[in-house]
Amino acid sequence: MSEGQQARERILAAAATLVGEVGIEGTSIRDVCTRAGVTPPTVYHYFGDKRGLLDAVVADGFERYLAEKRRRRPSADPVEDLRRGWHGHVEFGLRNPAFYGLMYGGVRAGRHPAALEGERILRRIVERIAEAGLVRVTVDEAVQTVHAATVGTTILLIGDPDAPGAAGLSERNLEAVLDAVLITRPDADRTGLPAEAEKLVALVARTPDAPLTPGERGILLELLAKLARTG
Amino acid sequence: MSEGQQARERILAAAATLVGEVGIEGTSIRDVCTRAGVTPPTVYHYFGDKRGLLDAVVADGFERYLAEKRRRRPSADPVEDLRRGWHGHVEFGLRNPAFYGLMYGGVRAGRHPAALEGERILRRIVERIAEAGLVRVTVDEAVQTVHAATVGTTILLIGDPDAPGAAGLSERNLEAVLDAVLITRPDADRTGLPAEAEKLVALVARTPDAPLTPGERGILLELLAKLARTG
DNA sequence: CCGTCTCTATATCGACGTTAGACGAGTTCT
DNA sequence: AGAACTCGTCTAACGTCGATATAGAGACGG
Repeated sequence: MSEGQQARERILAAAATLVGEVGIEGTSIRDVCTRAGVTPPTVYHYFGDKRGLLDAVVADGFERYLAEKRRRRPSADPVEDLRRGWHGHVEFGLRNPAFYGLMYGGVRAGRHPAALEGERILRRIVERIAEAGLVRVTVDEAVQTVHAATVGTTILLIGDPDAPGAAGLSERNLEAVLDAVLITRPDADRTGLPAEAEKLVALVARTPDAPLTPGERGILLELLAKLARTG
Repeated sequence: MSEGQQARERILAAAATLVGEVGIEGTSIRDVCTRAGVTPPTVYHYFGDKRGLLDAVVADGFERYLAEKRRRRPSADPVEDLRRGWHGHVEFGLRNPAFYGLMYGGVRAGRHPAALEGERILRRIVERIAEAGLVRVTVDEAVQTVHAATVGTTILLIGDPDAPGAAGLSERNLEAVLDAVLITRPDADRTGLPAEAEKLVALVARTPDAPLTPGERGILLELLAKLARTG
């Protein structure tokens, strides 16, 4: 067994190198075997399949990237975490286009495990933002919108990194999607919190067809009144 | 020559059928030949390469879709054209996932010709919107943002069409991106109850020292979020 | 009627993914 | 201790793939 796992990891490393160098299409099991110093049946013993090998390679690469990323603990500002996550995702795709194609470009049914793990991390961040009351839509909706924008941006950048205007594409799309999904603008409003609360009391009181139950409406009015009384 | 083009088109049709049935990976030139009633050298004569054949298949399918779409002349409202284009793009991807993977999923350098043609059409629409003065950013920026969002949405939907909340994902992302890129609201009608609630969310979220208990604060944010979501 | 060009077929090559079967080295059972 | 078993690996091979060298069939202008 002392040599056992070494073979598996040599195969994994060789496959990762080859995929990075010549892409998925150019990577053959035989080449991997030559590099790793093993023969085909060994590969099939560990990974069962060519797809199994490639999946393992992607999972390994993505996990390595995540580990590096997880060393930074979540900051106090979850929106900043979201920005960092976006940039990390895009940069990972640009640095490992072949891996990224395996994760998102394939026509397989369902998503790649590594992609699911990425989405789980994104959801955790969005949930923290939602707890602060700064999400304009459902958590699910926000996650999917952000995820779609991230993937689309990355794929377009991979396909044509030198397109005119590609320089700031990632930043612009990030801010656009944050604007669409989060409540980010402080609106630089001069009116203080109490005045705003008072205004909203008037509005709620005037529109009884609001999407609240009578009980919710009552609580809301009480809380707003308390806020308005602050100043 | 009377039979000449027929062979080419039989090959194209056979390849398209096979790609649709068993995907790219499962499509072999030999199977295509059997279906089309020709032998391999004929395929190589017309398409030079397997990639050439697949490219031609995608271009053909995409062109067929565009032709159907072009029958509708541009309407008076270019924003409506943009919406229609978005939905057409997403539906094309969902109906032809294998084709779509070829267009966007590949790791090839540069983008697929069909994808470029699609971007050209998108640009024409955005330019018309810009002439009406309704674009908030550069035409280039708008095109790239919309394109990225479209591709990302389509890829995510292809990968998991039955995800929770996938139903309205396309619509939501479309509106979000329109909001981010176009001037759709005169900003005057943003004075309603939802806008006010949203403003208050931002204020409350920014001042944690409000005279509320943490529980009250949580309920308030939830209710305000519900109100803000009305619009 | 011949030369040329376009299109298609026969036959074949090397490489690929995959698998059957066997061999040696540890490990466990008796 | 010896037998039986498992695990990791190898040799060898099968069938299929993408691609090609070569040549034959048919149309067409001279």
